[in-house]
Amino acid sequence: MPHTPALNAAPPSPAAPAHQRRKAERPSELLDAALRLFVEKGFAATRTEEIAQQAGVSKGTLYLYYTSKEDLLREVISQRVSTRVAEGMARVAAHPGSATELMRTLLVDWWTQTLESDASGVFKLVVSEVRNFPEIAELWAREVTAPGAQLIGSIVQRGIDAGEFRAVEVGSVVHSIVLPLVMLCVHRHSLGACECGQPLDAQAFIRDHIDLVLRGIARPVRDA
Amino acid sequence: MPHTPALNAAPPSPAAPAHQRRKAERPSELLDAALRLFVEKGFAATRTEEIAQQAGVSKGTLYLYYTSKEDLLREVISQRVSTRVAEGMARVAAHPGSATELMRTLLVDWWTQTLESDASGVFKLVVSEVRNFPEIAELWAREVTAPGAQLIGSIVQRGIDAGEFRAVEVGSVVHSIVLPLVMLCVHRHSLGACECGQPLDAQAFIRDHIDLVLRGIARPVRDA
Amino acid sequence: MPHTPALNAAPPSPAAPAHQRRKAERPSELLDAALRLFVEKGFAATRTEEIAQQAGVSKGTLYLYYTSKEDLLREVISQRVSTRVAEGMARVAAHPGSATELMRTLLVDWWTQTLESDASGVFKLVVSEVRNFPEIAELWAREVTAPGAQLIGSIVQRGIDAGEFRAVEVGSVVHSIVLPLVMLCVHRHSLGACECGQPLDAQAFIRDHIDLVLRGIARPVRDA
Amino acid sequence: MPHTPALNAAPPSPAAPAHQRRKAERPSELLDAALRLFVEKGFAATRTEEIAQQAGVSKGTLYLYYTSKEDLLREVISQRVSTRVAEGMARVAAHPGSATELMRTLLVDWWTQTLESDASGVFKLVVSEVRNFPEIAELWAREVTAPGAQLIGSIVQRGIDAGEFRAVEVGSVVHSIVLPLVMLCVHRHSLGACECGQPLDAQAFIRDHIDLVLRGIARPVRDA
DNA sequence: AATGAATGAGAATTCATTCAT
DNA sequence: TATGAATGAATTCTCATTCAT
Repeated sequence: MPHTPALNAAPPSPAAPAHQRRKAERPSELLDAALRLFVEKGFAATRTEEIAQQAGVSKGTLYLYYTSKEDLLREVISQRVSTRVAEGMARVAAHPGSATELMRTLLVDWWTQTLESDASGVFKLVVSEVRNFPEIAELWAREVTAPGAQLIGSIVQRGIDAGEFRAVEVGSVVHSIVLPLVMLCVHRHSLGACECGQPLDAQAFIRDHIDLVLRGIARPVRDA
Repeated sequence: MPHTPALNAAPPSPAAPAHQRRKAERPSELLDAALRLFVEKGFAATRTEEIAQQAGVSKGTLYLYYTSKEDLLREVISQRVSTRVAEGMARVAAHPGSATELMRTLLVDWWTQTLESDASGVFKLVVSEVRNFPEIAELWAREVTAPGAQLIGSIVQRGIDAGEFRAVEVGSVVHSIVLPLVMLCVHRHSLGACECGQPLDAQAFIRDHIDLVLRGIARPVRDA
Repeated sequence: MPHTPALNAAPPSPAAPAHQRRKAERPSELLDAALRLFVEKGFAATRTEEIAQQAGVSKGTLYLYYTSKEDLLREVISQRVSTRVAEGMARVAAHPGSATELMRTLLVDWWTQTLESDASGVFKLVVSEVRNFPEIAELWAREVTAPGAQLIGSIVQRGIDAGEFRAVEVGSVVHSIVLPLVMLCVHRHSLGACECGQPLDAQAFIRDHIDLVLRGIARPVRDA
Repeated sequence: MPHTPALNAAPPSPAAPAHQRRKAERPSELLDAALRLFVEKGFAATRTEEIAQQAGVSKGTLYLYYTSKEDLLREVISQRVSTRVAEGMARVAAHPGSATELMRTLLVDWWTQTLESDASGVFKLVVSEVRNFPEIAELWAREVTAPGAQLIGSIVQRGIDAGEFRAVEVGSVVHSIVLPLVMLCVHRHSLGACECGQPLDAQAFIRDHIDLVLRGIARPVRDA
């Protein structure tokens, strides 16, 4: 039975022996543990044994599911993000409203949820580790950066076309929108996780930030 | 050997024999090498031998100047940043103009220079490593986050008081200003260092970003 | 499945259901696989899982038949050789001819067959592993070396008594006869299995070798 | 200083610091220990730590001189044999006598010395491990089998040409000469190292064996 | 009997740090 | 001071063996 490490794999039919039920859950449990630890300590400083332990299995078991620590890293990154990106794209496609509205609702929601989910850790992880794993750079560009930029860019363009926004340079605006939000995710898992400094009301910040950008690119209302 | 001598290491008096001058530069050369490697590969994945090698000394020599790899990390972080922060504060203090102008010139300049200097790497380094070294978190909060936020916050407040800006929530605006710029530094040393994805015109982005924020917080001009 | 059923495993009565016949062959299939792999890779470098796999069963099943990997080694060695030795002795006993003739026919045949059978691998295996398993040394001395030397020695002695051979030192001649033939078996499973070097016409070599020895020990014919 | 791991490297001048004197000896000490253990237990069953220990150094030190256990294996094999082969060739080249005499003296001496030296273990090692390391097969064929066969073959041929020997098939005779001697070396480090079985007077056997072969290939004396 | 998931002791290798020179 | 050989704790990964199903 080729164990599909499906993300939200429905647990195997209760008829299946407990043995196998465990087996189906292992990959996901290991991925969870690995993500948590890689994000917290970094790839190199995380011991495989600790991952196994946190997943409730022994050292050896990890290697029944993943061929190496590096393999685990790849999987952690690709699995946790693709779903969120796909979901975001689906939502936008389904949404009828104006660009401004789209950004105020969907974008705010999506990032708020992302920030609060485990996926936010992936941003920190990727930022910290890409240079050691060129393969991850490709994966990330292909699966996240490119579609993400394309998606948000298209919303901005739509707004320009509809006369909601000024004729801004789309690429630059996308960066202005996204970089702080990415940084928010990164921050949450680095300095933000320490108790020093004033805490950051993320929820509010996202809203305010989008608002700020919208004002910044809004077409000035000329007429009375 | 083209290493930039440490910013705050007083160069030995030119009268000193070349041999001693060399020795006096050792710590700084080690710091340069360590920063470069820590930023690129991360703390755990950097070998002390490589640091020594890049600094042109032997493994053992490193321990004559620093008590441990971790010690080196602390020094790398504190040395490179304090100077830049202090410099920024001095400039602002010396500047007479309006808040808007201050931001358009000093802020843009400071970040542009920071981004291009080695100091930008420190952001990535800190982001990646704080959670493993609580001590760094304190250091950073005390020496960088706090004074930096205070500084920019005061500019914004000045703008509000002077009627240049709307009565925005200062803390939030500071984050809106700073997070993307920090992210820019971080990015430069992670995904930005890979060849994938479209490159980012940093120079322009900084200007555009500040501009965007200024528009976002600008007080609407109502009257003719 | 084309494994040669074990030499001395009595085949299950043909009346037995196919299912059970299959089961009865398991041990022998495991032995075949183990021999093949131990000979090729050595004991330590062979994984039990591979043995099981080549025998067409699962890892766990192996332990239903053998208590450990080492147990398997012992069985492999003792099973494959005792039969061949016994057979050789029987043949010699049944043969009426002169010592010279006996060596030219029986000895040549026996070694030719041995070399071509799986049993030849056992020589390499034993040579490689005895020092790690003193138990095997005993087994081998008792079951193979001793009876073998005794057998060939007796033929040589018979030849001396009959005036066919010179009064050579029997023990030494036995070694001269046997060592190259053993080496031939060993060679076949080590360097001979690699494609380098000129191949060796084993068949011819055995004949030539026995011939050489016979000439070496032949009683010089003095008279007309 | 590129440490030449010369075989019989003269110890560095006594002026050299003890530190360095040790360093020059390490490779050879490690090689000795490795050979001894690899021969006794086989490659896979030998622990690197044990090698280091027997060489009087710590585990880590081994890796300062050899990049891996496998590297050590290669070195062990190539270093210990090339010298002996070269020596043998030199001696033969320098010898004036008849083929028969050459074989009775040089061949006997060379093999006697080889058998008694550490080099004899290499035969067992190679026989046991070639199939796992194709690279060794090449090395062996190139450095040992080929020149050795060529050398002995040339002696035999010389004997034939000079009318000392019958017009035998040279290749086959070479095998008849060499295989038992190789087997003797192999035997010495496998079954021969166990206390079971009657011991083998190697010295005498070599002489007798060569003698036997010489008689076997001698040209029958026809005339009165 | 048969399976194969799980285990954990064990082995190779790395690397921060020490210290004799 | 500077060196670099040596160390050994720590880490990744393997594999014989067990055991619930």
